[in-house]
Amino acid sequence: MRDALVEAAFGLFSDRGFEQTTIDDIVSLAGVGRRSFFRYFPSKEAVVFPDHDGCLADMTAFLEQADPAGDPVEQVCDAARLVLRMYAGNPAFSVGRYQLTKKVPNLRTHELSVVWRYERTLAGHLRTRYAARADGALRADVIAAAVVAAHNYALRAWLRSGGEGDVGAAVDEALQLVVDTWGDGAAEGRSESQDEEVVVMVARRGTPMWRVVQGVEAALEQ
Amino acid sequence: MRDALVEAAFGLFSDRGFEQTTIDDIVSLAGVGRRSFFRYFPSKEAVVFPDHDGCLADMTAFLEQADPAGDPVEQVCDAARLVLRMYAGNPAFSVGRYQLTKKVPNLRTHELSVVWRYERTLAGHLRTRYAARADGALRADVIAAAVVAAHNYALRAWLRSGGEGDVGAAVDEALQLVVDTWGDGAAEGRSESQDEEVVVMVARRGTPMWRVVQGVEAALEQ
DNA sequence: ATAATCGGGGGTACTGAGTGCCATCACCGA
DNA sequence: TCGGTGATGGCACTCAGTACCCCCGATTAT
Repeated sequence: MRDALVEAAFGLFSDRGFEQTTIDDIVSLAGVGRRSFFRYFPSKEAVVFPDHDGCLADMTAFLEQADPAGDPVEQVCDAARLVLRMYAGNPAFSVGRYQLTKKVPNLRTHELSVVWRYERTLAGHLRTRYAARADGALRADVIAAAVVAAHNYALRAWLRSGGEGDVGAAVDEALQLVVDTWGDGAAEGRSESQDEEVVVMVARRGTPMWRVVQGVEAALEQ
Repeated sequence: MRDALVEAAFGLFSDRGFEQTTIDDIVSLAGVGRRSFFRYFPSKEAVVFPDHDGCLADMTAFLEQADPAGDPVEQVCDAARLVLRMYAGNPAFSVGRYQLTKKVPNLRTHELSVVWRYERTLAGHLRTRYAARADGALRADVIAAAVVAAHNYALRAWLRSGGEGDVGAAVDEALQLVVDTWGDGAAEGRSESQDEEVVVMVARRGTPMWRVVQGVEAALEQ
């Protein structure tokens, strides 16, 4: 029944447009009562993003069982890849939805709130992992935003192309920029060097002392 | 008249809540016709963010006349500071609005779309400045997202505190993280090299902190 | 001075999203 | 067979947002 509503709504939206379609049109095409529409979807916009609630739950579960010793940046990147897999699983639907959200401001806004929940989930995970750092919360927010931006950059390029090419590889490449910049293997923090008994801290000349201390502290303890 | 509507709406929203206030309540308090409300604001939510349209225009103008030779990351940070100045200019209003948007999902969503327009403006500027780079567009999106995240991190901390303390300094510190990472002077690419600009401190695990600090200090301040 | 024009504001009626409430029906255990 | 429960349909309502028309005051041309 959910699926029937989604299919009916999506067909009508693609055909005559979002604003030109009323809830009555959708429910009469799907053959259900008007009241039932709002039992399954809280708003007209929500029917365009029917799978994101489940995906957000998946992401939350995934991050909760993540290895506390692993690189948190890699982990949130993997979490973002969960979202990508959902898009890539239904290329036709994803591309059609992209066409729709591009044109309808209301849907764009709704998509923003969906993406925002993903971003806050990623940031929440990073915040717990960076709790020891003095600037942990800031770092978490910035990295979460960067991951989402990189993910969306590659995803949107793929959607714009109509679903051609390998999204997975494109997203991997985009996320690589974030991992290289913020991941455990990046310049600041532990070097990927040979001896794990050794900690290397790299800083530019003129770096404020408190920042250096922070970096070393974070690398040494644990 | 705009101001009268904003004041009336804000008072009622703070008093009985957003959903509990109708447009009729607002216009009757402001002493204007209902139709006039929608002449000034496209929606009930928009009245809560009356100054962002002008601020977005300011930001666009600021970036258009930016020095083409300057560090684009510094420029978008300065652009973000324009937004901050708007918030800091009316602490009481900003804090009240924050309390409101925190509670009302509709307003949070609307705020997201406002922030999104800022972010796209910053990203657009960075894209033109990074046009020469192969990964220019990706970089632009990631940096814009990072700048917005850092800005919002400090801004929200200030709003949560009720407007206490120096927001400007907090935002500067938060944006510093982004500039250090992505700005022209960042350590990108130099970490593995033996560049004389780079100082490396090596220590064994368990090294007393004071000794690490001593070593780094001695190396950094010549 | 009078008439024509024009722009800001008001009023009315309408569409359509979203909600609350109740009736209905299928299913299920006792 | 009966009572309970959960899913659905139907009805009526509120309210945001819009289309359309009116009013009024100011400006300007004749």
